[in-house]
Amino acid sequence: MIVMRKVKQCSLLEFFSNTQQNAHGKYVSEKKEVRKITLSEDRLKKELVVEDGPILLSVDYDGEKECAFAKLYDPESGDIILWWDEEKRHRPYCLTDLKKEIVERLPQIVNHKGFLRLEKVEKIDLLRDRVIKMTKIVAKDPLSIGGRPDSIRELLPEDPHIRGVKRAWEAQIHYHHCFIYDNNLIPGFPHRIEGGILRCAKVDISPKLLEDVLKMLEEEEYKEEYYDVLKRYLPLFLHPTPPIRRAAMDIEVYSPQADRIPDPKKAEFPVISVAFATTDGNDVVLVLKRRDKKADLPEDLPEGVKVEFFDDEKDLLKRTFEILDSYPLILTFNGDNFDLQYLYNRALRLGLRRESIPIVSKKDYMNLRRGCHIDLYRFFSNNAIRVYAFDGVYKDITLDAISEALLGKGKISLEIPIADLEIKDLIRYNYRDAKITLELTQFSDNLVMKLIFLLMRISRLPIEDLTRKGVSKWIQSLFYAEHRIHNYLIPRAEELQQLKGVKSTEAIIKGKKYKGAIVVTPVPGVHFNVTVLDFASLYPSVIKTWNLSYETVRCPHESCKDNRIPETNHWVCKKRKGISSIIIGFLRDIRVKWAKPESKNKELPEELRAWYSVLQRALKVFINASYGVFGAEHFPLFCLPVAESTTAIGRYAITETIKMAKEMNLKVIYGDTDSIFIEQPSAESVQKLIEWSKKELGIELDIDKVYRYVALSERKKNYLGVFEDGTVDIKGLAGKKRNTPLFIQNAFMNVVKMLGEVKSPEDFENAKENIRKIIQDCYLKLKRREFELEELAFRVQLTKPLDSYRKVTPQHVKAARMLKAAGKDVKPGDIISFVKVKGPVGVKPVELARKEEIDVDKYLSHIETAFEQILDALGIEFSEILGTRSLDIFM
DNA sequence: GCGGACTGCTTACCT
DNA sequence: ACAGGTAAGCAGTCCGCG
Repeated sequence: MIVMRKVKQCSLLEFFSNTQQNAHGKYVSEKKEVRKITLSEDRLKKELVVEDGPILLSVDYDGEKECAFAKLYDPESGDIILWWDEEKRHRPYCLTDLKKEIVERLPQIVNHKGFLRLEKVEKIDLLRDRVIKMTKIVAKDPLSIGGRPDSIRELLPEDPHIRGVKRAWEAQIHYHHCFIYDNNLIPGFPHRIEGGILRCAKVDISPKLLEDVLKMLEEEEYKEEYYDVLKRYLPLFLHPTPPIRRAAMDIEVYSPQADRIPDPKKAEFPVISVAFATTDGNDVVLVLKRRDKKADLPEDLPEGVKVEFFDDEKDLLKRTFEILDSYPLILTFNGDNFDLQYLYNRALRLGLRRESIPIVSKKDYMNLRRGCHIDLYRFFSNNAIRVYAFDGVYKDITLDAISEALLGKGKISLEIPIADLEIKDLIRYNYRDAKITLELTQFSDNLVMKLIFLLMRISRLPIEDLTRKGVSKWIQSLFYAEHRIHNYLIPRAEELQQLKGVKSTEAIIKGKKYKGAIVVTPVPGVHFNVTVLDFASLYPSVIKTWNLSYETVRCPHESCKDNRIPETNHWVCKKRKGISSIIIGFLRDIRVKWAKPESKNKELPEELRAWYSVLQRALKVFINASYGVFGAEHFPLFCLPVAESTTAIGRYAITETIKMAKEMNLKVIYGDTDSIFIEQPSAESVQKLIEWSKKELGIELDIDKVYRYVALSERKKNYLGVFEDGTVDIKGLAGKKRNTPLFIQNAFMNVVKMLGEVKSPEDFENAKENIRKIIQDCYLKLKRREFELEELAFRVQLTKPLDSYRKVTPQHVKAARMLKAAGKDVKPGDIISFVKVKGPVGVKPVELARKEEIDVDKYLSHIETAFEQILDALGIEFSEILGTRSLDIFM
């Protein structure tokens, strides 16, 4: 039996009695002697030995050979190795709780054309905390298990306890994933092929190394469990990834209409140019000769880039296919929906035989027969990647915006349509796109490739799935693999719902499922010397400390029912450690206590430090999304009680901490979810609070940042802070929002710059004067129409197809409809730029508007609200800035 | 018929 | 197809007003 850390009320007096007074009367607590352990490169090499071998990139099902097959990358040769499970050692299957003898008498099963055999198996049923006997139904092919109306999973009898649900388990797991889990394969990690069998590479890891990492994690409660996962995961975290040989490809297609992108399904127009940027120095641009264009080369063609001209488009395609087939990995930007689709369909249209095309069209993506294909557009679109791995440095998902943000250089801007470009300009343009696509995977010593490999290892997903699917699928896959390793039965969503479909909190926002976090009402005004404390990954900590998991919250044991979760009617298991509690807690501890500190450890060689930094980011993605998935209905382990217990305990933690802070006479001026802002605290009291949290809540509270001053208005999630070095930290203010016109953004940034220079309350007077000038100047420019149209554009994203806006017609939709009427393609994800104009409609797309039409008054009021947010906080009235007298000047 | 109060929709942000 | 909470702007509706 394990004892869960219980949060108990603790008064200030009680708390202080745990500490001693020193000679000067100051309170000090016993400092734990923390031994600093660093794993030197040398130790890692000696104590963690991974057998050499080709790296597993992906596993799929080969419909023709009727077996699983794998693509591996051989670092020695730089080529792909293909492997088939030719002896069909592994077969598709599902499980049922019916006895084998019963299933044997079900004709629809045993006479099914795909039926192979039955096996008796034992599984651990976590939901009911017992071992159960089940029958494994093995079939010849995946579609016989599921995916058709007459698949075996549909033909099994109905579960007597759940209406409309069949007595089939684990039948919805894709076969290629099943193959990975059952054979303990780890995509992204070395493997070996021995006697026709594909196995994960042998790993030799010294127990001392494991012990030392365990010490670093300072974990007592979960020691045994951590030892088990650490042994399996440490090699995945530490084994280097190979530099993979690859080529990025981009194609250009002729289009008779400048703003219409050719339809890749029809592929009506010729491919006029294909560019390859490669890691092995074979960069080449394939160009179609055209009657009206001179076939000459750009003067500034980078060294080593070859250009090949073709008279016949068919030959150009054949050469393209030859190159595509010669790389283990092809990178594109939007290749799934355009480049590869276009090439594929164009080749068919021109009469090339299907077998001569190295491209395969899968259900929802494009792949290569031999190699693998990563569509970086899809990878960078992944919100978890954008936000957690890249700190949101890019907002728009375009090659231009992403490369601008990550590489510091963008696409070549075009003045004329692609079809009209001179050949040399076409070459330059086309090559640049391929080059930056490649560079997106090369910058910072191949950071993106390393990240992808690490994410593959942790999630156990093939490269194609990993780079195309969202974080919930990654976590799903990780959990499924862990279930299989421990022989746990993977529960069906319906039974989870039946057993755990209870909730006990109401959301504040209409339409949401349960209650979330607390936001403390800010104390408006300028506060000097502010320390921000925050819980280091609060929700994952809560999940770990409180043993939260789908099987432990509302567990089946009577004796656990007194182990209550605050603010809910839920209880949590005292007998068994939860699977998600262990995994999420482990990943969190690895990141917070090891990978992140090591990524900043100056004693380590640069390369190793950089590796920890990538690892730290990869873990961050999993950790940060791990709570959310339990509150997402489409997640197969969806469990409301887990999600709402997590936030409930989170609320409890911050509330208790604020209470404690106030008891200590600390001034709490703001807080959001896991942070509290304290004005002018003493170093001791902060330390005291941090120790209190660790001791009483079992959650680490850290100093997150220290501001010279913070300006708060009465608005939540809206503030401006200035660090000691003058850097300004802006949160939520309109001037920072993507859709705010640049005209306002720029003026806003000027004001912010002024505020960064403020060092003391006295400096404010000066700053105010300057701010006044900036805003007046902004006003004046508008009035005099001294602006570019683009500066005034609101840039709002279209989140769904135009015709599905039925309830209301927002302004950006109005503008988008005008664009469509003018013959431009508009689709979900597009950013619509529009300006406000005089007239009944009030808006126009920036492309169609003229300067004279601008509704200046509308913009004046936008300026007002944008600046009010800052001025409010500084205690300045907007009218004070544009006093009646100054307004007179403009009128 | 018009304007203000109100609700709901949509987007972008914060944690 | 991670979550909920907050702000802002606008669209659309209701209601009162002799």
